[in-house]
Amino acid sequence: MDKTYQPNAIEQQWYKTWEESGYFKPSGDTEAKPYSIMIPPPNVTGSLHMGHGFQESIMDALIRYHRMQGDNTLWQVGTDHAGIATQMVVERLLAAEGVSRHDLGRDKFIEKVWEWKEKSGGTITRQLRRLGASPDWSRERFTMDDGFYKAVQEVFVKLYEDGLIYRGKRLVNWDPKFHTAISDLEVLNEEKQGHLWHFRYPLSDGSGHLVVATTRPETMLGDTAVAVHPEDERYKKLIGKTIKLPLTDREIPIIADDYVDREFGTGCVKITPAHDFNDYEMGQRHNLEMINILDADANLNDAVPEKYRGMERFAARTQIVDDLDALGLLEKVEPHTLKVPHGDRSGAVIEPWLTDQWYVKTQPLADEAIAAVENGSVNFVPKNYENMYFSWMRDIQDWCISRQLWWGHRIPAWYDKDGKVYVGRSEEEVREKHNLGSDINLRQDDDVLDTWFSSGLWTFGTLGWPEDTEALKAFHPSSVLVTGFDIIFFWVARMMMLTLYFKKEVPFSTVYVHGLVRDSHGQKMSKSKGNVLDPIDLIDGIDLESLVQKRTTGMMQPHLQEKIEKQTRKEFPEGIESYGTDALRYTFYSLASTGRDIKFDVGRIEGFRNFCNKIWNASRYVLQNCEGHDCGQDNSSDFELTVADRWIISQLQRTEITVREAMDSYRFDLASQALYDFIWSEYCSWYLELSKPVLWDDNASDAVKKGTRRTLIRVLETILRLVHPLMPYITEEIWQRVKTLAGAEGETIMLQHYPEPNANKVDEEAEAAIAWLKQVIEGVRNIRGEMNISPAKKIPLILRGGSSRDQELLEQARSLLIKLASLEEITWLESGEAAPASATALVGDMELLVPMAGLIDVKAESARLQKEIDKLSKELARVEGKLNNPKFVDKAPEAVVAKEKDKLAEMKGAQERLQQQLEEISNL
RNA sequence: AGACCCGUAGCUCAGUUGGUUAGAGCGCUGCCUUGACAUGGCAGAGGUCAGCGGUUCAAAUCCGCUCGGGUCUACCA
Repeated sequence: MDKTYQPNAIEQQWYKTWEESGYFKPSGDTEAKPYSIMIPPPNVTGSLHMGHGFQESIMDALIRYHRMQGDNTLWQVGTDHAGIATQMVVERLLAAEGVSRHDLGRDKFIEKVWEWKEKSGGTITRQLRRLGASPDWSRERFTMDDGFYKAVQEVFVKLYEDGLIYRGKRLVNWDPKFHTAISDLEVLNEEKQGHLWHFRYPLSDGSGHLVVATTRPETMLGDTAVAVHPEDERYKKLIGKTIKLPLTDREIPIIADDYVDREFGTGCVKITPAHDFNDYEMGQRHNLEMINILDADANLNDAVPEKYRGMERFAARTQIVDDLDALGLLEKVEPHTLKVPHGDRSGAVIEPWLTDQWYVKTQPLADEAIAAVENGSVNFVPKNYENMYFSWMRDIQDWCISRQLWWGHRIPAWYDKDGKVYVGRSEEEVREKHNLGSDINLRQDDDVLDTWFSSGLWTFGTLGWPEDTEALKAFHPSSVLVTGFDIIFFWVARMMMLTLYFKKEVPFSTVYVHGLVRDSHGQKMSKSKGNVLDPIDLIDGIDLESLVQKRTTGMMQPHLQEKIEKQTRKEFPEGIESYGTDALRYTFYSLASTGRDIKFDVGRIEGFRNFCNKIWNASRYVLQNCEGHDCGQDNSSDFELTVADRWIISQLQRTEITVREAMDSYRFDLASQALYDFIWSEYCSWYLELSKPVLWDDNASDAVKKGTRRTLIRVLETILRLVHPLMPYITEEIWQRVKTLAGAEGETIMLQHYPEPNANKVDEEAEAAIAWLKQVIEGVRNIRGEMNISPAKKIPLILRGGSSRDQELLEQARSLLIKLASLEEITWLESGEAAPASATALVGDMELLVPMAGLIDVKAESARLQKEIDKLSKELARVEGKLNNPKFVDKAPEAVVAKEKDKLAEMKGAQERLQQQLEEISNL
C-alpha cells in the first residue's frame, strides 16, 4: 500500500466495476422491505454544480445505507427536458451562428435541440458517476421519452375530461423576451427605485379634474375607468360621471370600489384591466372594457393613437409623460419604491398580458395535498417547511400550464377551422371520438406544457405508469424525496397534487429539505460573482490558470473579469488540490445539519482528505501486523481478549448505535462526526497504540496476540462497512484487502450487511479501565508538556493516595502504562510516605508524581498548581452554593442532588491534595 | 405587511426532551522527523452562549421584547 491515500488511482476503476456488476440494481427480493428514492431530475443539458453534489451525496448515502440493510432498494435516475432553460441554450448557440429558431422552423429547431441533447446530455450523468452515485442506470428515464409522452397525455386528457383543465383568455405573466406565458412562480419581484407620476384627468363635463397617481404612465392609453373608494367624501359625488381620457378621444367612467385605498396617492386609481392583475379583477367586477395596448414584444400596438404605435414600452412611457406635461396635465412626480416583476430565466420585465392559455384548476387538487401533510401521510424534515407548504397551498392560484415554446410536451388539443377545441391522446382518437372525417382539417395546439407538468408525474411516470407495472407496485410511493426548499412549490407541491389524483396515494412519505450550498463567506455561488466551485475540480484538483480561465470565460458581464481574476488568485494561489470524492462527500455530510444553508470551506475538505489518509494508514498498520498471521479468520475460538480489545469492541457498539440513529433521522452531520471521533480519536489514537505493546511483546501468549489481531482487523472491517455509505471508494478499496483476514466473504462491500450493535458486547468494566488508563497517561503527558520533558525521555512515575481499585487497575495495566507513557518504572507510595520533589497531577483520589530531582522549576510548577486550584475553587464555590440552597435540595430530583454531592466531595479532595502538593513544592 | 430560520471560541459549526467544569474541525502558540500516518503526534491559549426581562431549585436550551443577519409569501395604483 502507498504511504498516502491516492483517491484518483482507484475511484473510477471501482465505479466501473460496480456498475458493470449490476450492484446498483434493486435486489428484487420481494420479501425484503422496499426502499426507493426518485432523483430530482437535473436538466439534461446541465452540468453538475455544488448543489447537485450535495443533494446526490445525501441520496447516495441513504441508498447505500438501505441497500446494505438488505432492503429492496431502487434509486431511480433520470433527467428533465427543462423547457425554457434548454430552448434558451440552443437558441443562444444558434444565435452565435446568426440563425434564429424562426429561420429554422419548428421541426428543424426541435431536431437541433435533440441533437444538442444527444451531445451534451451525458455530461451531468457522467459527473454523477464521479460522485460515486449508485442509481440503477439501467432504468434511466427522460421526461420527454416515449413513456413520458404517454403519461403526460393520459394526465392531460383525464384532467380535461374531469373538468380540471380549462382554456381561457386571462391575464398572464408574459415574458416579452421569450414570447411565452410563465407561471406566477417563475416571476421574481425585485425592488426598484421608480417614480409615482400624478396626472390630471379632466372631467368630461368640464367641471374640473381628478388627479390619479401611477407608476406606469404608458398604460394610461388602455385605461377604461378611474376608481375611487365608495365612502370617500372627496369623490363620492363624482361617482358615475365620466373622464375625458387625455391623449385619446375616449370617455371613461368614474367607478366606486372598496379595493381603493383612500390614504394612498390621491385616492383615485386609473384602471387598466388588460395590463394589471388588480385592475383586471376590478374590470371583471364592473364589466369594464379591456383594451390591450401591447403586442408580444411589449411594444405598443394599433389600439393606441397613431403617434405611439410601435413604440417600445419604456420609450412610450417617457413620451407620454412629456406629452401630458406639455398639456399641463402633469401635476407632480414623486420618487417611489416599487416591485418590478422579472422572468426568472430571461430577466426581462414581465407584462401582464391578455392571452388564451391552458390552466389547471388547482383548488380541488390542493385540498387533497394539504390533507396528506396534515394527517401525516407525508412528513417534512425539518418540520417547519410544512408551514411554507401550507401557506402556499391554502392560497393557491390556478396554474397556467401552456407555454409558447417549441421544446416540450405539445398540448394534446386540436382545433377545427372554427376554433373549436378537441382534446385527446392523438389526432386519430380525436377524429374517432368526435366523428370528424378526414375532410375536416385539424390543427394541433402550438403550445407546449410547463416543464413542471411532466416532472410532476416523476415518481410514478418513471415506474411505467399508466401501465400497471411490477416496479410501480414495488416502489411507489417512494420512501423519501431529497430536495431544496426552492422547489417546494414548483415541484413538491405539483407532485403531491398530481400523484394523489392519479395514484390515489402520496408520491413519497418523507420530504427531506436541504439548504443551499454557498461559498465560505455565505455568498450564493454564481458565475457573475466568480465564486463558483465545481465539485469535479474539488475531486480532481485544478491548477490556478485553468481555474481563472474557467471562472472568467463566457461571462455575461465581461467588465467583472478583472475583479474575479484577482479574487481567485488571492483565494487559491496554488489552485485547488485534488481531494477525492470521498473527502468531498464527507464534507457535505459534516455540514448537512437540518435545513440550513451550508458554507463550503475548502479548509473543511482538506481536513476530511486527511481523515481518509488516516484511515488508509491505520489500515496499513493493521495489515502489516495481521497479514501472514492467524487473526482468527477461520472463526476459531482459541483467542483471548485484553481489556483494550474489549474496550474498543464496546466503543464500536456505541458508535454503531449513534450512527444508525443519526442516519435514520437524516442527521448526516452527527453520523459523520460520530464516525470521525471513533475512528480517529479512539481507534487510531488509542486502540492502535494499545495494540503495539501486545504485538511487540515476546512474552505475550499466542492467544492474546491472536485476540488483538482479530480485534484489530475485525473492528477495522466493521468500520469500513459503517463508513461505506458516506465514503464508498476508500472503504471498498481497503475492504478488499481486509475481508479475508476478517473472516468476511463477498465480492463487494456495497452488498455487505450494515453493522448492527450487539448489546452483549458493551463492556462497562473495560470502558472504566481504559478511561482510567487514559487519564493516567494524559496526566503524565501533561506534566511532560508543561515541564518540557522530551517525550522520548524515560521517566519514573510514583503513585500515591489512590484506592485499592486504583491499585488493581494499575496491576492490570502496568506494562501498557510503562510503554505508552514512556516510563522507567512505576512505584506505589503509601499515603503519608515522603516523596521526592516532583511535578504532580491527579486522577481521582490518586496522585501522579514525576520526580524532578533538582530539575524542577519551582516557580513554574507552583504556578501550574495554583492555576488548577483557582479553577477548582471557582467551581467548588458554585456547587457549594447550590447545595446550600434548600430549595435546590428540596426540589431537584434526588439523582441530581446526589451527583452534585459526589462532585463536591471529589473536588474538595482534589483541592486538598493540590494544596498539599503546592506546599511540598514551596518547601523545596 | 405576514411567516419562518439564524446569532455559541478568530473562522465554520455541534450542543435531540432544561441538570458534569459548554464541545469539534480549521486557524493560532510551544514542543516532537518515536518503527501506520508531518495529509502526523503531544501539550496549550481562546467563549459574560447577541442584548434585556421573565418562568424555574436550575436556562446556551422554555417564554416575551429589543438589536443584528438571512429567506419565503403577498402587495397600494
